[in-house]
Amino acid sequence: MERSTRQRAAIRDAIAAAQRPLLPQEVLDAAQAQVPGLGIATVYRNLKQLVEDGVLQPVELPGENMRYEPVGHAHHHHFQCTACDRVFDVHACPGNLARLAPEGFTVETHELTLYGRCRECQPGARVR
Amino acid sequence: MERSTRQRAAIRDAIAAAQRPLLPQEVLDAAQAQVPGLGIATVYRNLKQLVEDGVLQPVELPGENMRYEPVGHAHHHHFQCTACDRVFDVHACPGNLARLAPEGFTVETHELTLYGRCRECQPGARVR
DNA sequence: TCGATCTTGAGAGCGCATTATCATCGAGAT
DNA sequence: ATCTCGATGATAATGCGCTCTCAAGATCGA
Repeated sequence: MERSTRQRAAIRDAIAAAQRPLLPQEVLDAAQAQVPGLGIATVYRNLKQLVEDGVLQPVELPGENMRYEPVGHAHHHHFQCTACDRVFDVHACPGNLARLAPEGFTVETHELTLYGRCRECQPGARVR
Repeated sequence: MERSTRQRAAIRDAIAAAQRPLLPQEVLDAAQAQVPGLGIATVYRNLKQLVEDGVLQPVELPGENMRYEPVGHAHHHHFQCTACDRVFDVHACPGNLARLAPEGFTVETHELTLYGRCRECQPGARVR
């Protein structure tokens, strides 16, 4: 039977609080605020299980390692800051992309990533 | 001084002929038609150099290894077939994506990947 | 409270793409 | 034709994200 542990709660809470997709390392850093001795293996184990349980979904961006965010968001895309490398959700979609495909190709889905400066990394912005 | 070899020519020709971004392994397979003994190390060495020389550019898709295509194409995107996994160029762009970003974010560029069936992998299509 | 067993932490191990090593080959200047 | 030195091929090595191993710790039903 599945048991509830401080570690698992800390990991789930960290991701829920982040409001953006996190790398395993980011999850570790955040969750260690709650559970100082937390190990990276435990993070990977729980991420894997939470995905299987349908609680989290993996987010894959070009040239990036897997990130994780809670499921339940509707179809959406992502924004990666070119300064801090953090990834944020973009709750919008250009839509109607099937027409872009070459003649004879069938589009089933798509992935869009925006790149630029996040609010905190605007030139001249206060450092966070 | 840089010398011209059969291997280098075969690698460059293979990519030019493909009309789509190729994985190093795909480059090897194609170039070995010209140079049977060609080794994978030579492929990696030449890809690296051709990128430095501005002849090729790397193409990175989510969860995929680097592919390579000739530079010179205008801004474009890519289509990955969910059946054969090959990647094709899409010479179109939805444009005007800056408006999708959250308030306070600045969009510099974007990457779009379409997924679906390529012409040769349409249900019922003749096998290639 | 006790104990069965699930979970954890630390470190070893794995898989895989890519790069380094080095003896040999060959392009191209002379 | 010869010679120099860049290029090649085979294979070892590397880097890194992730998983496995296993002894020790923690959960929770009885």
